[in-house]
Amino acid sequence: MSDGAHVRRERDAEVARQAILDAAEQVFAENGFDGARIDAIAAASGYNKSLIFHYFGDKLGLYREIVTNARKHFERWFGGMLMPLVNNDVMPLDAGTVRVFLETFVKWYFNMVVEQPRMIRMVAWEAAEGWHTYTWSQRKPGEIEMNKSIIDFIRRAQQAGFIDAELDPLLLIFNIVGLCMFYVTSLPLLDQLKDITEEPVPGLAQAQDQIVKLVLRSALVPQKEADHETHI
Amino acid sequence: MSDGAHVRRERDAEVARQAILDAAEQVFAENGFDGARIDAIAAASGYNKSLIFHYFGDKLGLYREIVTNARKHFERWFGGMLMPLVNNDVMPLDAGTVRVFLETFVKWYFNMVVEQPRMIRMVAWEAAEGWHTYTWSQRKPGEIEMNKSIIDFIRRAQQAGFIDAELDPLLLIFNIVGLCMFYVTSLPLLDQLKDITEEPVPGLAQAQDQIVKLVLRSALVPQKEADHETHI
DNA sequence: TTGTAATAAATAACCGGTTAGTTAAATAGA
DNA sequence: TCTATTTAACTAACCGGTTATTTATTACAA
Repeated sequence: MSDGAHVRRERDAEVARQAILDAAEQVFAENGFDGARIDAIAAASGYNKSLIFHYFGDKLGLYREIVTNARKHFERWFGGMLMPLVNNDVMPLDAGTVRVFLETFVKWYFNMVVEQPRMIRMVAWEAAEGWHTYTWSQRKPGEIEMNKSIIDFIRRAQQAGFIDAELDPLLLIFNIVGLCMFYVTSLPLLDQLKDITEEPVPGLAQAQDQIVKLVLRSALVPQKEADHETHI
Repeated sequence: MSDGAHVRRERDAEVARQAILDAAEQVFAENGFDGARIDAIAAASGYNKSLIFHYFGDKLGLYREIVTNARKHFERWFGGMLMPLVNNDVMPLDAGTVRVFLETFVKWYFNMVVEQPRMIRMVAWEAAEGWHTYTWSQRKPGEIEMNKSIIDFIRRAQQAGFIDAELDPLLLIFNIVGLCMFYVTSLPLLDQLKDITEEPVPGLAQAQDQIVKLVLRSALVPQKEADHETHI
């Protein structure tokens, strides 16, 4: 941060830890695990390099703590926003519920991805690196099983005839995740292509809308009831 | 390759260049631009390190040559396989042609992505690195404008009422690319998730099929003619 | 309240190993 | 011999992690 004279500051381990974590998230997001420089993290945090090792052991320890925190945050978010839609196992499903869930889930995921660019960039690095340091899947018992809940919901909707039974639930989620992630990570590329289209590059709202259409139209089975159009 | 005694070999600059390019593609694909080690490339190629600098100037020069070659190869491939479907500007479109084109394009792209894992990994690295060294878009006049041809085709199909006019053509291509790329780059992740589904992970064929469904169902406007079903 | 021991927070300087790139010499074919 | 090809040896800069040390806070006895 400031490389000038010595900065007076209160001594507070928690504040220091948090500053380091924040700076590290930024540097990791920009440079990936291998590309991130501890010196850069130290400089960005405003604390000394070896304090990082004191608090987090080594580079990987620091990285894992960031990923773990993000995962907790992510699951809490999911639990508050989407779990209620999924969790009503006792209630029978109807076409409207399924449609609302899918639409909400896609929009929620898209927004999350857009609003958490740092985390998404870290995931992009993970994908490139072959998920070497990926620790998200190290689940502990008792945690909300987001993927499992969603898959169960999709399966129920398939059995009830509201979602195409031929689709693989995991693949459906995967495709949604892929669409959202790819859009965000490839925005610079999309921008470079505007001289080809000779038209303005579509914005966030249009991209979200188009992904929602993609998912709903492909997943939902058109209902015969009168108050539903076949073309969504 | 062999670190033992000196290897007798004919002197041939072109052979050496090609061996270096091939080795470099592999190392770049596995480690990204920054992560790739020149020494590793030299070792894998069987030639000396400084020969690389002699032929390609610097690391970036080597990288750019690989990307440029891949791009040429890619466009040639596209020109032979899909251009004929797109290039019949004088012919009026019909629903069948549009459907076949979309399906062929998605399947072709998916297969290409699956069969070119090295190149796709390099693109994944580019995405993570924020497309810093991305040179694909540096097009020269006279080259086949793949993206432009496809976009024009989609626009015509929209005007003719076969593809949803509300969709942005560039975004549609982008989504197809994203679906295929994400599937391949995230296969390890998909594999990790199989303990959640407690079912076998869907294979390539099923994934391709599901992506085709996603695209066709969302893009194609259901035709009123008798011999077409509304649900694809 | 004060002096002091114990502890926690923070840092500067350093180290072994690595890496992109350079220099200059050796070698083989024309 | 002359020139393009190929190489070994070298270097300056960098990087993750360690060590030794300093500075601030706390605990508590007198």
